Amino acid sequence: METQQPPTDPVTLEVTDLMANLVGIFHREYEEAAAARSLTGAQAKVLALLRRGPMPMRHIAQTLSCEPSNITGIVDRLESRGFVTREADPQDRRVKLVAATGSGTAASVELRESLHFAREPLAALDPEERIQLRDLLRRMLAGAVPPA
Amino acid sequence: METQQPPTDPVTLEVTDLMANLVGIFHREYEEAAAARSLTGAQAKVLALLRRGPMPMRHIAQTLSCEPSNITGIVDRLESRGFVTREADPQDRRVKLVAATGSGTAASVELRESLHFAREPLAALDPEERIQLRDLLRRMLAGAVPPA
DNA sequence: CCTGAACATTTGACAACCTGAACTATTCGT
DNA sequence: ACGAATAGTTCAGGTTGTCAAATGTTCAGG
Repeated sequence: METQQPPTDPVTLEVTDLMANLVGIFHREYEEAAAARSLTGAQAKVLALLRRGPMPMRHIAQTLSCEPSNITGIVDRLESRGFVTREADPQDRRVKLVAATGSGTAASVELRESLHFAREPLAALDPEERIQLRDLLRRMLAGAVPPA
Repeated sequence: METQQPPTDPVTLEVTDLMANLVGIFHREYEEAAAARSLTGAQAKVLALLRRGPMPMRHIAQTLSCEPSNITGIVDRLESRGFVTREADPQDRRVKLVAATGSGTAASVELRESLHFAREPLAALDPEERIQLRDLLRRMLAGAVPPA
């Protein structure tokens, strides 16, 4: 479970700390932006996933790394507000395809655009540096799980 | 080249998306690393804050951007496991100073070091790029709320 | 000194999130 | 057609989070 690791490289360690702070800030902004539309963070995440199209519950759970039983409740609440619909997949009637409604996608798109996470921390960088950052992030994420 | 900030600078937008993914990955790892020590994410965050020294409840709440009443429960659980102690501040007996115990700081430091968030995404960068990334993140966070 | 406003923390009620186990319905291999 | 596997739900239980109402403490003005 624990692979040996070269004695913690100080730069890596500092980057990890910086990331932790950034994650905190980003998280807070996301939660606030969601709350401003009377959505919770979890609901906003599901809605964001559905912007790409309908999706089985199980796939949502896998993408968000949580138990399927958890998704049931979240989708329940989104459904009761008319943000998503549940439909049985004609191909396999066990699976239920969750699809965002018009107002659902609208809310999600709106939220995404209001996320000027950038504005505060990112504004400190000039355009050239921003491109540098983009390239570094791209490379870091190249091997990771694709965004869904 | 006036750096007018149009609502949707493509580079900024992409960086925001990349950050969102990175935040997701980091968050998952953090939660897992905490769970491996039977801590929740929130508990781990409080413990991490206390590595810098004792701190009033209110300060913890402000730093984590949540209600003070929320901290009460989290500290309760940490206290019942011997990870922190609550002591009245001699200067002002209204405030309670929360301090990490030996095992508390030990757990937090251990958790931090096990966070080789590095391993997956960061391993894709060579040392020089890692320094570049560190500098960019430093500059982004310079204006933001300092960690403690 | 006394009183009331301000403050730090706690308590209680409530909602959402999350997990794990047990259940239902459907599919699929043999 | 039977049994194993799969998708989703339900239920019980714990943690996080909010808000409003307490409690205890400090501090400024009269």
